Amino acid sequence: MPELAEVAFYCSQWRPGFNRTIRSVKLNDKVRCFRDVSTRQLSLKLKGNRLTGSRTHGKRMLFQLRNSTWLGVHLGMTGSLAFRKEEGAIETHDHLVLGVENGWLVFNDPRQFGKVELYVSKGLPEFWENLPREMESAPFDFGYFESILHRRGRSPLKSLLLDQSLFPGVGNWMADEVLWRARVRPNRSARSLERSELKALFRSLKFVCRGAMKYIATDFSDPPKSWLFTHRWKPGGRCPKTGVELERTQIGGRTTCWSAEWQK
DNA sequence: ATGCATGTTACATG
DNA sequence: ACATGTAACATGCA
Repeated sequence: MPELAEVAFYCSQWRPGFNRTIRSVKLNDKVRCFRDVSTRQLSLKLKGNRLTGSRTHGKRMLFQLRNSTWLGVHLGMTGSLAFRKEEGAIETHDHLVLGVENGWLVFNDPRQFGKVELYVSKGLPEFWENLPREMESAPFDFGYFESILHRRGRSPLKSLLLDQSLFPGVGNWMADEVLWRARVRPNRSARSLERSELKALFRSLKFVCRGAMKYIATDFSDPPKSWLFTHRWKPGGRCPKTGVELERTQIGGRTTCWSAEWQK
């Protein structure tokens, strides 16, 4: 489920536990989410420590703790973070549970495609400084966007938008939403775009990012009915612009939803 | 039972 | 070397 804005939402869910001592660390080390970390070292570094801050970049999350400790979290397809107040509120697939004095900070992930990582460094871990430009940032301007599409001109736009090294945070629904709003078909190649379509795509990308953050990142509410978002998975779902039934195709191995009359 | 799912990556193929 | 496609990961749901 989690893309740019969902990740930002889940990241904020651990805030009630900030600046509280982590009294207990419970984790299920059988689970694939810990494939790139030593669970022993993870427990050692977290227990008695405190979360002091957090940030996101695309679909990545990074939590800062005292003593040069950083906790990386990726939610994969079905991961989520929650703060649980009630005692004994532990649920199935709660793979990491941090006990603080006012509740439990939980990482839950049924399909286990998500990942927990540990970094030890005085400042931000080095990899974090070298992440690609964020779509919401000023350096991600039209010139930069154009250069990406030029470099990967042969690739279908849908696949291109899903590339995390270029569009960090875009997932399946956001890619479809961006293309739909720009009125461009998802199977078009980057090099086939007219200049006006290129502009429309860029504007649409910025719009969808901003809107997603506004609606979803704050309280997980759905975007308005005027978006493709609420219609795309419904059987027989209709295009909010034309009222015509939406199309489904596989592109780059992912189910893609689009509107035939609307997107050229 | 079958097929599919808002993600990533290793491997295969051209 | 490069670009794109596919299978695999593990579980739940229709």
